[in-house]
Amino acid sequence: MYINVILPLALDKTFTYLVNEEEYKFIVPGMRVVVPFGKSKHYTALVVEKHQNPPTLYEAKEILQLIDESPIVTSIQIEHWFWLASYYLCTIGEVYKAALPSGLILESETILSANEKTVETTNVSDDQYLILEALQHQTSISLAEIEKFIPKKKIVALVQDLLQKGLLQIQEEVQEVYKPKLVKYIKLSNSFSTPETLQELLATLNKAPKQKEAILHYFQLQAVEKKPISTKYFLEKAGLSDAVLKGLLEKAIFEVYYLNHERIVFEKEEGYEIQLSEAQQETFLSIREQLVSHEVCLFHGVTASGKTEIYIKLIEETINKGEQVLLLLPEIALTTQLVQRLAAYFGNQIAVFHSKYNTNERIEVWQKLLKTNSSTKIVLGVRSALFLPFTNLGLIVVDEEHEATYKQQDPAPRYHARDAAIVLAKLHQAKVVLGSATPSIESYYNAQSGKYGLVTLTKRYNDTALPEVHLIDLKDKYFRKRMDGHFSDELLSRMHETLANGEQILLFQNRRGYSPYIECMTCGHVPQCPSCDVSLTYYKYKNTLSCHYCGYSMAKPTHCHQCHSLDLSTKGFGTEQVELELKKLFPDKQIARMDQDTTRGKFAFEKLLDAFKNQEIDILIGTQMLAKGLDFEHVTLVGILNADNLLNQPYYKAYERAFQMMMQVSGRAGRKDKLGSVVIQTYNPLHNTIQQVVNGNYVAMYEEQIYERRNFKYPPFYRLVQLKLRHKEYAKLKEGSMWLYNVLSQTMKLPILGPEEPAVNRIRNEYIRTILIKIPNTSNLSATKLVLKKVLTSFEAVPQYRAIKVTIQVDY
DNA sequence: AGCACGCCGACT
DNA sequence: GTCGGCGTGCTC
Repeated sequence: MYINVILPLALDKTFTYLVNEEEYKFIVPGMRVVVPFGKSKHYTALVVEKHQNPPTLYEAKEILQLIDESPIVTSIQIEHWFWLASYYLCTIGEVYKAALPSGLILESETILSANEKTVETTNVSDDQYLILEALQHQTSISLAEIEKFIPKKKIVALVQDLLQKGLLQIQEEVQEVYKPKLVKYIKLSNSFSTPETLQELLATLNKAPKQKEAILHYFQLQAVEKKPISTKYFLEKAGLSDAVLKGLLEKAIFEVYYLNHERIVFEKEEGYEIQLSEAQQETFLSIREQLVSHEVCLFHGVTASGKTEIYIKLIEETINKGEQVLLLLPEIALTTQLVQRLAAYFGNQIAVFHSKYNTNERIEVWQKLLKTNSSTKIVLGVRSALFLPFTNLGLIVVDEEHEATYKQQDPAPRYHARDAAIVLAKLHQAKVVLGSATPSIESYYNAQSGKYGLVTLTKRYNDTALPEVHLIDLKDKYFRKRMDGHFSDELLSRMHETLANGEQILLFQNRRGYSPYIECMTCGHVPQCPSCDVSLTYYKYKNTLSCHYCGYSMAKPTHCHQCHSLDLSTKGFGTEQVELELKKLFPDKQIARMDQDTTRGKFAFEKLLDAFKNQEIDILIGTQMLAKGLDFEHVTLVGILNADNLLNQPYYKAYERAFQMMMQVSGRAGRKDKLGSVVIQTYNPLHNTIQQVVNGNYVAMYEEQIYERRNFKYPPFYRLVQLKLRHKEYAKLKEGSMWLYNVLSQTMKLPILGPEEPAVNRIRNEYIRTILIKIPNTSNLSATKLVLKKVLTSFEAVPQYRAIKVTIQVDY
């Protein structure tokens, strides 16, 4: 008797293994087994099929061991994975590896370490004790090493058990473990819990009136809140200084303790009601109606229109039917507010699936969902949450569906979470709501053509007006000398006005560093990265030149390396330069910068956001990070310093992206009762896309872009498949890519572009070429993909070209 | 993907 | 005469 399994390797096939009758009876697809593979390796494989057809071409090996008592993967998931692999042209093994939390796929190389917090070693078997003992002498151990002293067959089960008991930990490549934010709380020391001791205490404090007052305040708060009292909240309410609390802590009257902020938020707030406005209620009803006749409904709601409340109502309705809900977000760390609101409403029915969660936490969510009558009904997560074992999904909400982060770029599977979600929903016969203030062209087209339902909400919540947009013509301003650095007189005067009102400013500049390159004024030489085809970005603060592609960095040269001239000049500008200019212009204001360089540390990002939210920062300057659904109450001015570099990208989605980016940052201005304004500085004030932003006219943008897409054969009329070829020898790559291009165009009879040298044609010493295949909607997609696969196989069969690495991006 | 096998150049 | 470079082919 045989089973077919998926291995966690980039291999396209399933593999057949031999099982005995007893195992055969027990095994259900979706269970994991440990199998030998190749000469010396063993892997955790997933059973997808069982049958009785002996393979003819080879002798099947026996499995080593069964891991699960019951399946940990559902049949719907397996079906979904196979769809992903075939659609996105990757191997089933790659999908399997990406789908399961790494802790569920133990392999020989998995490194284990002891959990330092535990010393308890009583209820473990002798063999398990041996493992723990080994870890007394070394900090970590791999499964392969354990094999040397414990029979192969038993290992995985033993280790799995130890992991479950929390005695072992898996060492992850990504060592950065997500630490939930800890909040400081205070409580009265236990020694004063009785009325008598308390009386006594108050009597002794007669000489310290402030401290006495603090204690009385504490009781008052406790009576009202019935919740832990955070230090910050306490001092704020009591109107007392740190010093008072410090005194009380020193006398051990109060004690400090810390709580994981996530856990508190998860508590349902009693009496937290959601009241939909009239416009919201109407929208909610039409979405519901659209979902009767459509699988997918696009919800186009302007920024700050209160999409969250509508989601909550939709979610509530679904879970009341006993079905599960998946809410996909582009990036959870950025949407804590949303998570908190949902948690306050739904309490512990919610599970969150973070990119920063470690394996153990991921496994926890996975297992929660597998339980038959689990309390978890709603999952909030990033794109990988799509792989969780849902059993009866009723609704998937994809928030900010236009976000590019939904498309996984680098390791395969290179999938788009929105599209994969729609397929998953179909398998569950569930409904999908796509929400965005600036929908992607593809989704809007699908809505226009009737494939999706469409619901539009144009009113902001509380009828707040949309911010007014002011365009600044940089050409004119420079000509008339009305510029101070990179700031026009108008932007500056608005900034002064905003700051005078005690409000905050967001500035947007889509470039990091001080300047994107430096140039010798004598010979025109521009320092380049030695291993990539890019100029080096100048960082004034660190006085270095760095490469944004490979991380190469060198000290800023004092003279030109080509002609020894001392006359070096910086060209262009980035966030660092803007920050320095701001510090000169507003010396008494707090200015901060948010980009990849300032948010590198563990919690730098959260800290910056918190500081800005608490109005400790007056002006925040940043890159596109700012555009992602953050909302701040006190921001009334948003400035885009140079809109042109958003527009001049060599990509067919450049204008769409520029529009979305500018609309999203603009949406940050003015919430609640404050009217916001947006200043856009540009050299092309008449550019269509900019005009569309000024008028907030999404439909105009859509119509212009859809016209272009139709004319130039781009999505949604054609599907794009991009092949990226890489090799360290320029000539070989050129030859190989030409070969591939020729064979493709001969066999496919489709528009094929290339082989093209991308704008950056060398990264980390590898040259790059791309070929773009355009597949019309009318032709058979899967047949075309099969042909493509065949051609690629024959490409690999050419000995000279075998070393050329090919990656495939579907729907690029 | 990972790994063993195998065939040619720089060293004891 | 051996160590080690990476080209080739296979893994149930």
